[in-house]
Amino acid sequence: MSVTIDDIAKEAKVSTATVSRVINGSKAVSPELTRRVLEVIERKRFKPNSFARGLATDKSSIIGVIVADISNPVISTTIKGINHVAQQKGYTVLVCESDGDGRKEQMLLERLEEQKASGVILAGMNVDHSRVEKMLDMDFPIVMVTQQSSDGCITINTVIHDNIQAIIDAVSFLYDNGHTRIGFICGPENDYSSGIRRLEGFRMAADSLGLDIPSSYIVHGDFSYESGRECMTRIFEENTRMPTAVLACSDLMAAGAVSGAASLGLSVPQDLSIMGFDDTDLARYLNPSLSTVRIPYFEEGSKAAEELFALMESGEKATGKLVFIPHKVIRRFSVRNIKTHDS
Amino acid sequence: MSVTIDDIAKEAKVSTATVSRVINGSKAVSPELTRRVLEVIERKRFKPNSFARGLATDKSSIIGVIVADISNPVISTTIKGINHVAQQKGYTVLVCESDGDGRKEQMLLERLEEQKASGVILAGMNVDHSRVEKMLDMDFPIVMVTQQSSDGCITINTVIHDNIQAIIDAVSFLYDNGHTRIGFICGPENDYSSGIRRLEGFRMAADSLGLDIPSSYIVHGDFSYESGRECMTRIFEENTRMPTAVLACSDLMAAGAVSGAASLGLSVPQDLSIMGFDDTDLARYLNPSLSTVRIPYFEEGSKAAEELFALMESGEKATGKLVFIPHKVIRRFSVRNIKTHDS
DNA sequence: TTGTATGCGTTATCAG
DNA sequence: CTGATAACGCATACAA
Repeated sequence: MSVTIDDIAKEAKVSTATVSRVINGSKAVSPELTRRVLEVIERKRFKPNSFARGLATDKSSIIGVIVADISNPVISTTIKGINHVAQQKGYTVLVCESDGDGRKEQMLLERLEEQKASGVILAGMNVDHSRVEKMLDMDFPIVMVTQQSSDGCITINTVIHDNIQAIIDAVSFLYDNGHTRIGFICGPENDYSSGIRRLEGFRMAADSLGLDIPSSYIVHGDFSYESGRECMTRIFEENTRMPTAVLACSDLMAAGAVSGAASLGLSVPQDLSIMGFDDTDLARYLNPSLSTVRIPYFEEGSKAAEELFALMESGEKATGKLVFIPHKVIRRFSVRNIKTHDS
Repeated sequence: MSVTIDDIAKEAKVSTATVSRVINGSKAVSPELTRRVLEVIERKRFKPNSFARGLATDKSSIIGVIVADISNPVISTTIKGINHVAQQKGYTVLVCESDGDGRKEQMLLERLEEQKASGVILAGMNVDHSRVEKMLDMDFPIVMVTQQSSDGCITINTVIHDNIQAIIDAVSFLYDNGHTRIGFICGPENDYSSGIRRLEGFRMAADSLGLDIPSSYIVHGDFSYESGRECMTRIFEENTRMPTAVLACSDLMAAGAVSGAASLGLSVPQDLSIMGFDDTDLARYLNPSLSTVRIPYFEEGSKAAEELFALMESGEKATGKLVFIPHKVIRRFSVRNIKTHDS
């Protein structure tokens, strides 16, 4: 085996307890002994066995992250943020992919329990009341990020952007650019925070701005490029009078919409303005580059990790705290100003 | 605490040894006892404590993955592949981000050693001889993926695509489309597999095809969008006679090159053909969509994981095995056929 | 301040 | 086939 605390103790002519103390700083140890122990630890390249430590303390230096899809840029950026603070704190991150499958999520949660994860972050997972119950029963605190529970009473700590306000701001941006006939490519109807709430935001904005939006202007996609194309086509087919602008709930769908519009003989932004959401890198790479709403996913991830550590330190499972990360409308070239007085 | 093997043993009126046996199937147990034990385990929702197990066996069900940047699509797709097979095997994946910092990599490697990871995969890390030495000294087997060691004698098992042949095929594709003046936006000069080897492939292709490539046609980027733009500009500025096609070593740089070309008043593919590499989703999203070389990163990841498990099972640290994953040239719309007889 | 001794939950060895 | 019991490496309550 590798070198253990006993080896160190013997070599430094102290007890194992003393070695343990200098390692953890748990109790005062005389400078002299500290020096001796440290020296031996260094020399023998001693690394505490995390199993033994975990067994003794019932704690690990692992936090789990459950996501639906690692390769989704929004998610991977969030993970990056989580990783950033976890690494600082000396924790490592166990990334688990659920493919959006509820049963798999439950399984992963249980596996994380076996691994004695000290905390878990759920990124972009759809969670309802029954899930919340189960989760509060786990051995570790949980925080949700990028997605919030559809459970009425918020119990699980959550870090998220304001989906309603973000959409309101996006619609206002379009309105300020002269658009009143605005199409909306939203998320799935069963997706609480990113589907339902954004639609809510859209309706609120339309109301308060006095926009008259026919229901055929509103279509549901699934955040993918392909669905963006399809939605664009549907809007085109189901309306004799097209919108002048279309707001999509993800940059990816916006990209699909641009492509769909092109196939329909519409060019962006001359014939039609299109706005995205997220501000993933893609928004900059596209031509025309996308006007969009920037959601700072890295910050959301780091903030979520911070909240998790706070919970871990306080020993609470959940305080119901809800943290909003501010978004920002980004102007690029996919939205044209159609106010009469300027062009 | 939670329910332990002792609780199960007591409840089922057997010894802890028997419980352990039915859990692990390590030794034959009579059907009767097996049934009883299983029943109690089910009923009490017993989950073995992975610390205790690890302490006893000195093995974990964790494999580590060290990457430079999680949010890089190439990397996250590779991780997805790794995750896929790891999950099947009942292993979970510890994802560590090094930001490409060599010191951090070493630190993470050591942390993984503490965690008693059963194996580690290095994705897209630059590794040279001295690093190889250290890595062979670790407690676990290591396999590299997407990047190979610049160490002459290959010792660490590696799963990778054939960077030389892939570029040769790309150049041939351009050649078949009538291009003989071909620019090359390659990777960093200090990047062994994706920088140096691809350049090697380019030179070999140019030679065998009898292409005359001025050195001003060859520029180094860093795989980013921005560097793609810059490289395009540089090629433009440093040549009175422009290439008819430019091959970039990543889709991202190709995207930047397209954008750079546009700023220069060149439209793709009418005035200039541009070809990418990787076949990330971006290649399809762009307009025109990119002709590129498809590298199946998901498969590379899964294959790497399989190789790692093979190593773990055989108990070897490294066998020097080198596995190539086949690539494929994908024709889309960023490359124009300029042979005289067909437009 | 330091050392001793025990427990943490499993696996594995060795008798039975 | 089954059951005691000794590791495994560390933390910590208790003594000194």
